[in-house]
Amino acid sequence: MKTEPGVVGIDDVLAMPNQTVDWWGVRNYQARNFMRDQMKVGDKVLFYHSSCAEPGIAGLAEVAKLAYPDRKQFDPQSPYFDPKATPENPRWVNVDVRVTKKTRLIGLAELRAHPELARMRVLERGNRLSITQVDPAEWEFITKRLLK
DNA sequence: GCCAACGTTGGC
DNA sequence: GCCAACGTTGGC
Repeated sequence: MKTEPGVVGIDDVLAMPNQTVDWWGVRNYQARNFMRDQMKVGDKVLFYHSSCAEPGIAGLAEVAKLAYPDRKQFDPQSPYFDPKATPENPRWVNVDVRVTKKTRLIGLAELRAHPELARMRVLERGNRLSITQVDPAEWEFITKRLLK
């Protein structure tokens, strides 16, 4: 799951109660659907920093709460406000994410250097999806090989 | 339903 | 700031 560290980075989440953040601000239907339809409490998450000096994996996390309406869609002051969304008929949802471990920064160049990770959606050319699936084998490689 | 125009993402 | 890639919008 991508986040901009200038907005909400891993250190910010670690400072939050229970090291948990609501993943507000997703405004892409495919990414929303991942949260709404597929993500379950306990699912493992790679916490990824994007749009910053050092893009890459910054930590490990897990889903802490099933998808529910994104609070920002109802806030007229927010850039994420959606005038077509109502509490009765919300358009955007998010899960809660709990950071379980801050890791060393595994940068993009390092991720791309491993053939085992070549098929990761997040590394594909032109990928803009902020939430993408990770294969169990990719998770194992990253957590057992790169982080040892 | 098509598709051109436009907007956004995100690495560099 | 550039720009490739691709999602969204809206006229028809």
